[in-house]
Amino acid sequence: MFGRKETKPPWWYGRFRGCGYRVTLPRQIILEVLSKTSKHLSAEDIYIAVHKIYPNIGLTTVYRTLELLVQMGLIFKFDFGDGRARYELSEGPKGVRHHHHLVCINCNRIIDYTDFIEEELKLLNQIEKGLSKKFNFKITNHLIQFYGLCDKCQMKT
Amino acid sequence: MFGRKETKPPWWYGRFRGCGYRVTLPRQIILEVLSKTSKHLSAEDIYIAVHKIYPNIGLTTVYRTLELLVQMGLIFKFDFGDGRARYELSEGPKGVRHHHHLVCINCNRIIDYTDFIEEELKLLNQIEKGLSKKFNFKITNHLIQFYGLCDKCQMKT
DNA sequence: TTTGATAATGGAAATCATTATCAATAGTAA
DNA sequence: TTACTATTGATAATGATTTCCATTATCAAA
Repeated sequence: MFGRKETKPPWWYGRFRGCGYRVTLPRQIILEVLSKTSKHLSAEDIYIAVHKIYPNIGLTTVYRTLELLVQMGLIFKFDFGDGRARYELSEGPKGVRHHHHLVCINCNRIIDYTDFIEEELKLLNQIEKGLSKKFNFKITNHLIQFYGLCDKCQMKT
Repeated sequence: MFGRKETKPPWWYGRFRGCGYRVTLPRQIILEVLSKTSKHLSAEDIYIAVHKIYPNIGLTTVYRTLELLVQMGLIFKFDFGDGRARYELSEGPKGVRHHHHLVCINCNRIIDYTDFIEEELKLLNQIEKGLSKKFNFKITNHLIQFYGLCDKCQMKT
């Protein structure tokens, strides 16, 4: 009745119903996979992981579902420059796992960091307020990434 | 001898030679196109623009050159979420045209802003210093983008 | 100025992530 | 259970970017 292996509705149940979307097995499992990892999964990674639980899943559905989840604000879509999009469960600015990224331009390793998040947020809020007013632009999200060389790649050169 | 229509070497001449790269017509013209616009051109946009000046250009060369210029730090590559990369002449943090972007998630309009750049940079420098030390990560660049709805798209919904 | 080594180019074909199509299936309200 | 229709999944299509490779152009050295 409710979700997988649960007797009470999972947290995102209402989000779906509220938007008029159906709660389907593929959607549940994709969310399940995303919520059990801290990695930066690509659509194909997710497809493979979901496939182990529910072998009938189609890659198309993965893409469709991810798009839906992004649009609902449940997940974030990132581009780290390696030609494929990456997805992460979105954790509001106050969430425990809220973080930003360091991207190695050589080996494409991604490092999550949670330091300075406080300071960043303070400045970002201030900037968002200013920009919203000046450009009459309704900001819903922001992206901060640092690019450079990770420790391993610094040695190689 | 030096560049196009010039008698003295253009500013980027030394950058090429210093890296052991040859100064070729396609490279000159691609840089010329990029330095004469403030738009956010895609590889194809650039191909078309260059094609008007130098019809023999190949799309392959455009891609190759852009990659080279990114790697040399002369231009930046952006992903605004519409499935194609965009390129801009890089203007160091102190450059006159240094700016960040507002990206409309509905119509994909890009707005450049130069406000708050000072404050952002102060914070970014501080964060970069901290992160570099903590993760032994050599930061060479950063990306800040705000996503949301532009004025026109706010009305439509 | 000419030459030669080789870096750079350009056209065509290949790659590969992502989307569109459409008949079959499954969630939901009744 | 039924009926309605959102959702799915297999396949084909798309489209940006890369790869290949024979040809051409740059530039240091003669």
